[in-house]
Amino acid sequence: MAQKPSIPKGTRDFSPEEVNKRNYIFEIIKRNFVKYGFQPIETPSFENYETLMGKYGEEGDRLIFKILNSGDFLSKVKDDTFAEKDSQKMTPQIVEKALRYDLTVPFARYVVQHQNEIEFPFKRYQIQPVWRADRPQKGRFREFYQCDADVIGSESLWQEVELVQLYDDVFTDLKLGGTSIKFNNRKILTGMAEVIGESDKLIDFTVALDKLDKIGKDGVINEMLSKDISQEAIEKINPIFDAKGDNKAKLEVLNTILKESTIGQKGIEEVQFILDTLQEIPLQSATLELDITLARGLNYYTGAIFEVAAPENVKMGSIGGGGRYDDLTGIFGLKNMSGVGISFGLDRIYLVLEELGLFPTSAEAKTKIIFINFGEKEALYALKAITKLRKENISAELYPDAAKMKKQMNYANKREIPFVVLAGTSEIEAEQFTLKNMKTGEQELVDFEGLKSRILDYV
RNA sequence: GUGGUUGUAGCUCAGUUGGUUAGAGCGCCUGAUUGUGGUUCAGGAGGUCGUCGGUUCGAGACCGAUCUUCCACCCCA
Repeated sequence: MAQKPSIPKGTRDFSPEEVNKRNYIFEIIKRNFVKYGFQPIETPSFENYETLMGKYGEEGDRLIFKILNSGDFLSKVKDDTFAEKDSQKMTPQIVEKALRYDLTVPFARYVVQHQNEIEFPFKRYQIQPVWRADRPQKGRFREFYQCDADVIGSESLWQEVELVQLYDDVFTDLKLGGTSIKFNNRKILTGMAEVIGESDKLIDFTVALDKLDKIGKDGVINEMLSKDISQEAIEKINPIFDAKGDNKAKLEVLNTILKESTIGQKGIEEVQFILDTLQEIPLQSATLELDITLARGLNYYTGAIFEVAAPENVKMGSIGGGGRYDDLTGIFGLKNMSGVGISFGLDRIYLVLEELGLFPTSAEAKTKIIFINFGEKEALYALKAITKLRKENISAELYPDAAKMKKQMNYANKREIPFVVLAGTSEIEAEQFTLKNMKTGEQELVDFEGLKSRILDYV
């Protein structure tokens, strides 16, 4: 090899084994999406630059992969822009497409564009890769899959309840116990900012608050101070730093702090509703935890916010997230469309399942039987049997070349194919097959029905 | 975007203060065994030491740049 080929930073190739395991997760998620009445859509991998920019905050804009225009794009740049050598200023003049950053904004665009064909409330699911120009690290890639389910066109809180159930159903099916669905409400955070008189610094406030369990109370206070949030303001919400215990205890703290805030009270009501309902219909394997410091960066959320934490013994960022956004389609010109949705981070779920050894062996769909190729006549005899086996939905193969026996056996062994058929002149004459069980090494002479039943018994 | 870290055979890794022809295990290929794999034995192939440049009589080793790996920050699935 002159030069070893490679793939871009933060991207991966997937081996057959890995794809099988990924499909296992995809299928469980998809099955549950369908079970809850969501319908699939797909959108292009790249959107117009303008569609994506400004929807994810400043940080998000930086992480969007931009696609350079085709042709002699530099000649179209204005001379003064060119002379300035300012990449940010030049970008809009040389870029008009970008890879999608998530599935929610493309979905909003889709809804606006197809509003006349859509029956609202519209429940859609979407499983596609997204791209971020981030620096890779544990559980973080530049290309990864999101599995989203959103409902748009209804303000009903029953949707929030159902989405929590959906999370629980998926993690239960994956046998992934111990996940924690953390939730909060943006109205509560807005209320807090309002009560302390720092409404204009809502984003800075929530971003700092979100780090409580990571950098501690002092760390959060320092960050807030550095963002010009006053000492008195921080004092006022001091109780939330120490709010511990169950959901009920936390709600009490909130009730005290947000007494004066209409929006804050609304948030508490919403949280209360979700908690009360799920008290009546308990979850199976996940726990629902009110986390009053949970903020999430995306600034389009307006109501409920969700984030799913992997089981405690696994070091991994969130494996899912979501929330309510009252005005996502507003930026594309469709007002009064409230939506709520959740997302599963497939690649992180994969890492968690791998670490905990939770992939079933059946996640590896394999060939069950392979026929040794002894030559033209024998191969035809074999292929006739294989054709019939495949009609029975049994994965069967013919070794394509009349290679040495040793080589063919070796191939079967390496591929972990459980049965090998040897059918030469004598078997053909007797309309039989020599079936070898690769695990035990035993061989027996059987007819076609015998072949079929041995394999079906094995599975 | 900031800081650190990694790169030697297909894989996992040795390689002494800079000194002949860069090693091991596993894997791979061939044969023992032309209708029997996984075990055993014998033999064999495979490396511009990530890349480019510099220091030196001499660089896998030292220096610089760059790419890549992993990790932390920022942010996030």
